[in-house]
Amino acid sequence: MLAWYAEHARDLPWRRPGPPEKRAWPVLVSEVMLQQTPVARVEPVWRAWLHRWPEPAALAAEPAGEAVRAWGRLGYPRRALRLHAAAGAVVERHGGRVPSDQAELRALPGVGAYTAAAVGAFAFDQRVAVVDTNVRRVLARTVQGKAQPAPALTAAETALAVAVLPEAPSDDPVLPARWSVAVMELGALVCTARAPRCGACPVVDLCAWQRAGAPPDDGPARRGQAWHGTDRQVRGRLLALLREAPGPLDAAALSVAWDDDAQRERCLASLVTDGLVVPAEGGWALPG
DNA sequence: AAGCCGTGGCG
DNA sequence: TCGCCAAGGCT
Repeated sequence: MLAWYAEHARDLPWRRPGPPEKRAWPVLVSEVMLQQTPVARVEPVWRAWLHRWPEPAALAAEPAGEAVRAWGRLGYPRRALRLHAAAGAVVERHGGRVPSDQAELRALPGVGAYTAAAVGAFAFDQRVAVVDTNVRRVLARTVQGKAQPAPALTAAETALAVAVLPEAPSDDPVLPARWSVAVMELGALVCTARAPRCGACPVVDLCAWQRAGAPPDDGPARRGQAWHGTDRQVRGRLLALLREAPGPLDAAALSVAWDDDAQRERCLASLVTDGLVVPAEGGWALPG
């Protein structure tokens, strides 16, 4: 696995070498952006963010609306709000430095079990189990012999990820962190959800799923998320208008986002509740 | 603890 | 075409 990673790892900008205290902020930003969003879409936005806000204090000094606008079309814009709030917390509680402690990371807005582990491993080289959808899929196949992991993360999966996490040899303390990123990368590039490239897999010979003849998923059918006509679609349209506008938009300007008045107004109210939109002189705007 | 929360590319 | 899926978190 490690040899495969050494040869095939993508050259992603947030992976560039450097001291942990320099990597932590870029890694944190990348990890939040990568929550449910593909690498290709994240990369240009990440570059713009890091250029504009090279450290947490720079972001914290600006209004949350700037973070939302710079988020662009990455989706789930509450992440932008949380990242802005996390920057503020880093400044207030940690002197402007992203903490390395797992509990302190978890206490930051938008940082859950995965992201805290990812920052710990990828920025601070910690030996922590990083369990994302890629890792879950790789372990489900190679160890559990299943086509797909369970719909939701289970305690057993976390325990399995901990169990397979290698110990650090005395001459290579970073090996466990490298293992974590290697498993993720394998899931992203080879052991993919749709059409896994098992012919290119370095561990195909010991993969339980392959040995079992690659049986199809036997779990319950996954519930696809509805989209058309949902509040998410309406909220997305409203926020897209506000992102592009230089200033506040009035009710008439926002009405083009959606025909159904009641649903549109409900969604606008929910955006206000979330803090993504604020009432402003002459209508509504991103939080200034 | 299910359900909600964006967006766009791909098979 | 259209459902699936992409480095989850929060309530």
